[in-house]
Amino acid sequence: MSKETSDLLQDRYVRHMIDVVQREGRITVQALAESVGLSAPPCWRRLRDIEESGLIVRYAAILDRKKVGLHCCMFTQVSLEKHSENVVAEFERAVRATPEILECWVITGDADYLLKIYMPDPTAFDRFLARFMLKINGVRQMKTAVALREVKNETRLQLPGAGTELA
Amino acid sequence: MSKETSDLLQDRYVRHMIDVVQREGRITVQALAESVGLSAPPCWRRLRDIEESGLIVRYAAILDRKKVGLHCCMFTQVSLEKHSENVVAEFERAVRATPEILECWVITGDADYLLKIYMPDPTAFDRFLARFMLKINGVRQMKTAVALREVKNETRLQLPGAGTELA
DNA sequence: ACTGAAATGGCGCGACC
DNA sequence: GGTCGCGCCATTTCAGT
Repeated sequence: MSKETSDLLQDRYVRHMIDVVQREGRITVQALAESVGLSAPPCWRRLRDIEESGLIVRYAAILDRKKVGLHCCMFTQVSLEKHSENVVAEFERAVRATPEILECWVITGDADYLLKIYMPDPTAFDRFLARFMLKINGVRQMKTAVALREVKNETRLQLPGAGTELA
Repeated sequence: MSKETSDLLQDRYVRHMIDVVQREGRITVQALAESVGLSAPPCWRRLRDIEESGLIVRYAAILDRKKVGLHCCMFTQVSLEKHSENVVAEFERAVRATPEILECWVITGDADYLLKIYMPDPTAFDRFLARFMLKINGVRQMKTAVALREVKNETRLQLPGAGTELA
């Protein structure tokens, strides 16, 4: 039986380790142990427990999107025609199968969904939309905001009780 | 002198490796080599080149946000009073210094910025906004959409020329 | 120039205190 | 939680293509 995340998060070493591996996912256990002030074995055991608990979903290499040619980020709000089981299921299946769509959230407000989409350029986005609309039934309306600049784009989460830097 | 990313991306092994490390950031060089059909040394050299080129910005452990107590995702659109150098700089500095704000983009449309914010719960968001507004000058308006459900949340980028799954 | 075999030194992982 | 040790892995060297 694997440990509960709530138990794990009581441990100050665990909290520190999580902080480090969020920034340096490929750090060695030895270096991680040293940076939190432990010897390697207890550090390794904690990392194993953290992984088994599902707190760490996966490790990922984070790419420079511009260096792979994805210069354009779009936020598209989507409204569906009707919210029948089928329309919703088909739309979400298509979203999940489309790698250009990085995020999709059901949101409050005028639209049903908010999508974050990466594209090489606006022309590609135009072609993408045409293709996506063809494939998907039941999309009533789409409204897109173009990202002009990336101010911040993080994956690191703040652990509860750590306090914000806003003092 | 390190290699250019455009040169690296010509190599089919490199492209395959990038695909793998985006999903398994902590994979061993040996396993990576095997999965792309190389022996360890050339695979290791490629990984080194990819890292030196800046194509991989960092490696990150991706956490389950709900397991660390961040149950709530908000998308807040922010408009500033005036777009003077100072107001913009101060706002963006505050955004960058605030770990609850994961993303911040300058966007087209009615608002100036779109923020993605993780919070433990709506009450915490209310307190957060009050605190953030106090600290920051020049915010004219904020409009928040609450995320009701997470359909997709990826970090993996599609390499150009790979073709979408939308066939 | 780039590959893979071999060598070596360091690290992950487990046993034990 | 730390010490020890085995075996695997990262990294270098080198010879072959």
